[in-house]
Parts: sequence; structure tokens; C-alpha cells
Amino acid sequence: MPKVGMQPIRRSQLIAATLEAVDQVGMSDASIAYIARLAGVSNGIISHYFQDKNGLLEATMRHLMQALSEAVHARYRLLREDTPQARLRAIIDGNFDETQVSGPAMKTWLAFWASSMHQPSLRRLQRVNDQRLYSNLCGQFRRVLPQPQARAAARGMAALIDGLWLRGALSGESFDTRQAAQIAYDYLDLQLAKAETALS
Amino acid sequence: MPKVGMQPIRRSQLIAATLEAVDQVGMSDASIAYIARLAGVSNGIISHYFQDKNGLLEATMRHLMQALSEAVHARYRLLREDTPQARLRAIIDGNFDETQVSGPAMKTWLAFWASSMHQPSLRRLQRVNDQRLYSNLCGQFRRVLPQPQARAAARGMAALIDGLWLRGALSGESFDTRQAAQIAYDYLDLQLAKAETALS
Amino acid sequence: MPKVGMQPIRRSQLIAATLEAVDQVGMSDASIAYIARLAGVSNGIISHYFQDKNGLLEATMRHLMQALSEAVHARYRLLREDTPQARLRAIIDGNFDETQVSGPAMKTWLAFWASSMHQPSLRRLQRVNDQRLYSNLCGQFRRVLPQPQARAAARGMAALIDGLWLRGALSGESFDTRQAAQIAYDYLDLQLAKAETALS
Amino acid sequence: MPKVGMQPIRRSQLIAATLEAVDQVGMSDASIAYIARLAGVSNGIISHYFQDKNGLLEATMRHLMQALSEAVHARYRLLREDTPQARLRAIIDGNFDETQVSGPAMKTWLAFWASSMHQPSLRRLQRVNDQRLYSNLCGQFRRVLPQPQARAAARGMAALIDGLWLRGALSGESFDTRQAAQIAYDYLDLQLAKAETALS
DNA sequence: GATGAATGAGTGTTCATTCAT
DNA sequence: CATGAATGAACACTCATTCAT
Repeated sequence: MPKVGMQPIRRSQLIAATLEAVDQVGMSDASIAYIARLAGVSNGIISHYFQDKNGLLEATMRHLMQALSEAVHARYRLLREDTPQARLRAIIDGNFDETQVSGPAMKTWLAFWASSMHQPSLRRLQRVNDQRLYSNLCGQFRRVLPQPQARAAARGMAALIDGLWLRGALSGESFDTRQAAQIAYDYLDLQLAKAETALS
Repeated sequence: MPKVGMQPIRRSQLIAATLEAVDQVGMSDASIAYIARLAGVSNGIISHYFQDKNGLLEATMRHLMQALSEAVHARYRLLREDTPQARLRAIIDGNFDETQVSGPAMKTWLAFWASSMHQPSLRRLQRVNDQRLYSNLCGQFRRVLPQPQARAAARGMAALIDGLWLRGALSGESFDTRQAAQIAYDYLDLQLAKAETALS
Repeated sequence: MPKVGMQPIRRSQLIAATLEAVDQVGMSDASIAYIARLAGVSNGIISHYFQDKNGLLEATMRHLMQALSEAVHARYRLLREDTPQARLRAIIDGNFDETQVSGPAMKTWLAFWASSMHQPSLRRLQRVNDQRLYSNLCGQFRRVLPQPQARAAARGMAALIDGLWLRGALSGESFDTRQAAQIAYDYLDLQLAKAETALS
Repeated sequence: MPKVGMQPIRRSQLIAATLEAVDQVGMSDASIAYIARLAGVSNGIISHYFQDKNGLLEATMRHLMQALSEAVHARYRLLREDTPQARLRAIIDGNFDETQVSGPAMKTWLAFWASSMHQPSLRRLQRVNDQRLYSNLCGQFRRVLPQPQARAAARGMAALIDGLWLRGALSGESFDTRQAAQIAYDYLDLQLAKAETALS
């Protein structure tokens, strides 16, 4: 049943199957045959739409990154006031968005991190992602803190967000978004409190 | 040339080779043949000292965990005074010990985390490790904070430590231990400051 | 953009692409996809004009054979006198024609010979080709030599021509047509000298 | 049933199976699985003794080359007198030795020639082989002919030998060694006759 | 204790072919 | 007439594991 214009449909379908496969059996056992079976297509189709398995994995990682970016920007759009605190909370919330803390997403992110240590193409993507979070945080902190403190605050906040995410992922239980966000908010408030002290 | 008492020597040798192999080519390409070649022994010997490949990986993870534990306790022994702050700094420093932030250690930890999501034996070890850090932190915070705050502080600190470690590992550059520790110290001081406010 | 009378154009186009593909990557890597890409058409069209891949290969071999035949006959037409020597030189020259000693032609001939050992359709073509050369030579030698000697001379000359061609093809350098022809001319003259001796 | 010191045994066994496989189904269908089945061993053993399939093919080509070399030298040893004619006849006979004109050998040589056009490792071997024949011939002709004529005679003789071999291989019938040798002897005598004329 | 020969299942990938559009 | 989506078998190769020596 071949049809034209299937490319975007098949690509989404295969990326979804990849996330599901990694969720079910882990990246090392997520063979092309397994993914294809989940997607309900033949093995060969993956080479047809992605050059090879690595192409599929790269596309999957891009998909997760884009979902993260959109999660943050969706929250930006809902903001009533453009204050650093509001923006920073949006960033925090976006990082704990459902698309990022679901089982498939968490397991796939972890697998990508491990793979990225030896796969240049994934490494590049992962560093872009890391930098983006830091830049976003730094940009907001810079509005109320001198450069050096802003940087330190951004580094700390980025680490805290990633750490909360990581420990949530590894805990085995479902991610307690509210609790994680609260801890991050607290850190945020402590950093912003410094700002006021510094200004006064 | 069979010798007696080779077991501990061979085991250390093979664990070291495993760390080196993961550092060089990643866990998925760290085949038994590759590890054996690095260790300068035959393929078959791994089954002899460890039940199978999984046994070797499990032993390697235990090795890393023990190194972490020892890194913390070594710093405990150097303490002049047993204050929560001193102990907590020791924990922080221990987590950024050379044995934990070296290339082989970082890459192997990452690989283990990813694997642990689908391998019960590794998952058990990893959760023990996570719990240990949280318990240690919580125990110290408890000395100066009420239970709920102590727990929150411990969760935040654990996440911050892991997050700093993670972002250091993923950055690609060599780990800036001093900078990471400073950020953690700052978080520590902010939490301890809360304690004084609460008590006064 | 369907057009009428495309068949001969497409067929030539695809045969040319096949020769080019074999020249570039060898017969075993000259996949339908590769050939189609070189020809600038879709994969499926090959089945449309040739039954299957084998049909395309067979047509390509026929193309080379026809080029050889035409190369000889073109030289026949230029002859001023119809002597055995002149005809035999024309045969020699025709076999070293540009269409036969170009890179694509040489590589494709070699590949066909190897394939012909296990592919009946190609084998048939190849034997027709071999017989044709022998018959042509034998027919000319017969004009000046008794049957047994004519046959031996034709066998020797056919082998020499093919051998010169083969060693030229395998040498890796560009084919030295002049040198090869000279060696064949010499052999020819030696055989014809026998004729004169025999007659006198 | 693993044993030590199997390497030379297994290597010969697999090279023989390769020749048999190429004889039966041609090089393109002589898969590792097919060869292993013929040899009565598992697929994986080929990677164990030869790096990969190409390693096996290369070893097989070396085997054929060595058999040729030995065929010539065996005939050298039987010579009563060291004359150019005797040596050159030994070379001719060696090239039509049973090891070179058997079905498996002929089909494998043809396949190697075709492959050598795009496989550097095979090409190197094939050129060594071509050069060796030419050098041997040239060395003998040089004893009775001036350099330029010796070279031409060697080129012609090499081409004639290869051509006779080639047409014998492609004919489909069993190789008529006697007839081929006779044609080559005749060419040889004609060249040597030139020598006498030149000297007188 | 230690080796390395041997297995065979499993991997990613390629490919000729088919066929709805 | 022509496309390219889709298949599924076949391929070379890798690998953890076993076991006779």
C-alpha cells in the first residue's frame, strides 16, 4: 500500500516507536527489528526514511529537544508579566513538562547521554541542549544580578534542574513534579533574594 | 603459570580494564574480547572470575560505589570538628573526588544509569547509591533543621551534587571541581542560614 | 511528462548508466538504485524497460558486443583491398577499438566473463562473441592456409588478442593500443609467412 | 571440540571450501554461510581465522598464486638442461598446470580479476602475479634476444598464455592443455627463430 | 588456573522487486 | 509513463558463552 507524501507521517511514527522501544527494553535491546515491529512496518523502511539507525536515534533526540523547547515557550506565552522570576519559573516548569518526565522520555534521555560520550552527532545535540538551558537561565539572572553572580546562579540552577530530573528518573517511582519544582523555586528565591540584598 | 591467590588480583585487573574500555569506546562497544585484550588476558577468563559479562559490570559498578564511599569517609577522618557543615562539605567533596570525576568513571556511571533502567541487578545497586547520598545528607541536615526542611534540603543538595556532576560529565571539558564545589557550598550555606533563622 | 517513443532513449540511457556504474564501483556494488541515480531516473523504471536487473545486464553485454562488431565492420569498410592481411588487421584493430578498451568497457567485460560462468543467459552471449572472433579469424586464415594450420593460427590469434586485451585491462594503466596492435601484427605476419613457405 | 594448533588446518580447509563454492555458485553467491556449510564449520569461524570475508578471498588468491609458482618451479627442477627454450616451455606448462586449469581455479581466477578492478588488496596481488609472469619470460628471452625484442616477445608470450587460458576457461568445455601448449610452443619457436636470424 | 577454538543467534544494512498512485 | 513507498529475505559481521585441552 505505497502512498506519496508519507515521509512526515512515517518519521513521526518511527520516532514514537523508538521512544516506546527504549522505554520497554532499553536502548541496547531496541533493535531495528524491534522498533519496526512496534511501528508495524518492515525493517527496511527505517533505512528508507532515515539513513541508518543512527539517523533515527538522532531524529529522536531532536524530537525530545524540540518538545522541551516548546514546553518552555508554551509557558512563556502564558505569562502575564515579564519578570525574571516568572520567566525562570517557566523554564523550571518546562523542564519538568510531561513530555520530559514520562518514562519513555526519561529512559531515552539517559541512554542518549551515555551514547553521546562516544557518538559525535549525539554529543553535538546534547551540548546544544545543555547550553540552551544555561543561556536561558543566565539571561534572566543577568537582569537582576551582576555578571559573575548571574553565571554562578545559572550554573547552580541548571545543575539543580538536571539533578532533580535525574534523581527523579532514577528513582523508579513516577516523577513527583510538584516536589521537584518546589525545590527549584526555593533555590530560585534564595538567589533572587541575594539580588535584593545586593541592590539595597 | 597458574598461581595461587590470583583471584583478587585478576578481579581488580579486569575491573580496571572494563573502566578503561568504557572510557575508550563506550559500554556498547566494550565487548568481552576488547576488555580481555586491554587486560592482556584471554577471553575465557572473564567467565572464570565473574559468572558472565553482567557479573563483571556489576562488580565494576560496586567498585565505583565503594570508591565513592571511601572518598567521603577519608574526608570524614580528616575533620577536626564534627559540625553538620563540615560533614556536609566532606560529602560534597567526596562526590567530586578524582575517582568519581575521571573520564572512565564518568562515562561508566552514565552507562550504568542508562543500563540500570532495564537491568534489575544494576538498578538495585544504583538505588542503594542514591539512597546512601540522600541519607547521609539528610542525617546531617536533621541535626540543625526540622524533619521536613531537612528532607527538602537533602533532596535539593543531592540533586545539586548529581546535577553538577552530570553537567560536568556531559560538558566534554575536564571537570572543574573547585567551581562545582563552590556552588554546592553556597547552597549549603543558604540552607544552614535558614536553620539559624528558624532557631532564633 | 510521459512521452511516446521513449523506449530506445531510455534503454540507451540506462545501459550507459550501467557501464558508468560498473566503472565506478564494480558490478557487485552497481545496484539498481545506484544505476538509476546515475541515469537520473527512479528505481522502478528499470523493471519497466527491462524485465529485471538481469535483463539490463544482458542488454548491456549485447551493447558491448554490437559495438565490437561495428568497430570491426567500420574498419572493413575503409579497406582499399580485400587481402587476408588487411582483413585480419582490421579485426585486430577493431578489438582494440576505443569502445572496447575504455575503462567502463574493460571492467564490464571482465565482470561479465566472471558472471557468465554461472549465468546461462550471459554465457550464451559470451560464447557467441568468442565464436565470432574465432570464425572471423579462421575465415581469413583459411584463404591462405590449409584447414588445420588455419585453425591453429586462428586459435593463436584469438588468444593473443584476448590476452593482450586482458593484460591491458588488468595493468591499471591506460591501454597502449599501438603496442598491443604491433604485437598482434607481428604474430600475424609470422603466420602469414608460414603460408608463403607452405605454398612455395 | 576445540583444539589447539588448528589454525593452518582450518585455513586450508576454508580456502578449499571457498574454491569449491565459487566453482559451484560463483563468487557473488559464495556467501560466508555457503562456504562455511561446505567446510562443515560455523559461520563465525571465518572471522576467527581471517579478519573478514575479504581476508579469506585474499588468502584464496594467494593460494592460487602460490600453486602457480610451485607448478613452474616443479618443472624447473625436472629440466636436464638450462636453455631458454626449456625454461620457457616450463613456464608455459606451469601456467597450464592442473591446479590452474581446474574448474574451481579458473572460475576463481576470473572472479578475482573482475573484483581486483575495485578492490585494492586484490589488485595488488593480481599485479604481482602479472608482473611475475612477464619478468620470468623476459629474463629467459633476454638470454637470446636484445632488450627491446626480448620485451616484445615476453609481452606477446604472456598475452598468448593468458589468452589461451582465458579462452579455455570461457569455452565451457574442459581445458585442452595439449592444444594450448602446442600453440604457445609454436609462438615460442617463432620468437627463438628470430634470435638465430639476428645472431647470424 | 588459563587458553583460544568454536558456536550460532542476533545485529544493522542492503537490495531487487512489486505496485498503488 | 513514471514515481517512490514498501517489503522481506539475504548479507557480512559481532558477540557472549562454552568447553576440551
